[in-house]
Amino acid sequence: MSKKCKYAFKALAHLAKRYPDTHCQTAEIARLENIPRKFLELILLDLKKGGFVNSKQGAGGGYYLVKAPETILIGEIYRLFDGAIALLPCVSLKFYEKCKDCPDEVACGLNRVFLQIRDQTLKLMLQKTVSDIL
Amino acid sequence: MSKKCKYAFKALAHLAKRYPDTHCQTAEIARLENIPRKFLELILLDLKKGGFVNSKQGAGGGYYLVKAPETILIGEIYRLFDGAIALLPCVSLKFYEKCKDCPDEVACGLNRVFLQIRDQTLKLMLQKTVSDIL
DNA sequence: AAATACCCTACTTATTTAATAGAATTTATA
DNA sequence: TATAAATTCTATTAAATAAGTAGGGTATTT
Repeated sequence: MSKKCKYAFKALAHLAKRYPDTHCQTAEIARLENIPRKFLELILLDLKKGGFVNSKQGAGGGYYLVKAPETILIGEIYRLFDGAIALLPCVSLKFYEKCKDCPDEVACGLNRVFLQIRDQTLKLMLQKTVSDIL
Repeated sequence: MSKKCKYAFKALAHLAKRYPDTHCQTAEIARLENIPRKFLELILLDLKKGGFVNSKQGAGGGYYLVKAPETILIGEIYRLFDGAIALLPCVSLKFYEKCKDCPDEVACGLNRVFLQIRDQTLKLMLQKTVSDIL
């Protein structure tokens, strides 16, 4: 997992602790979670575009969760930042791509095995939520 | 998974079909499995260093499996080429690293969740073998 | 001796990652 | 209404990794 994605999880967990009452500023999250501030800004912006958080500009502004922590799935966030959950493009649900070197996907043994692994991982990732990382 | 790792699996599967009788040349594997030949050479060399295949030099030489296909674990090969199976260094068994931004690993919620995911994936990866991808 | 095939080191090119920089915009409040 | 605080946006950069390519060296067979 990329640092960006990990930082996103930490930021979400931070906001979840305040949910639904208060909002938090980038600088506060950056300091308490040990995340480079300007890098965190980009991440929070992505989370906003993804519809997970919202923000208030200006003095006393900040970020806050849009949805309850237990409704934000780990898998959704992972996909937003790191793309496919599957280890091979040809077994990916949301980022599917055909392998150029593989003539027949149905007969491909790699496909079969890594589909099982994806199924397993996906199930857990769509079952766990931000509230599980608090 | 990197292309290198995927090619390694395909090469092993190719060799497994011939096991234990004959050996295969790089050029043959490259052609039939659609892998760039010079790239495959490096991969087979890594597999040799890893103790999974052996080779015979000179005219009529080639590569062959050292171990039976059903004893070569998917996870071992994955680790050889792509390193950690875990999604976070702090939950990795063989490639463990402490997170610099995390003060207390035991209390870390991310650690907890991604340890579960690793356990699951690891179990399957050490259970499946090259014979499962034939 | 020649051809074949593995062995080894180095190089290249493109992409991604992990930031950093700086200015623009919005809002609260003194 | 000016100022400070905070998000928003665009661009740049340095380092690492991925995916190959190149070319010669070494061993073996015929």
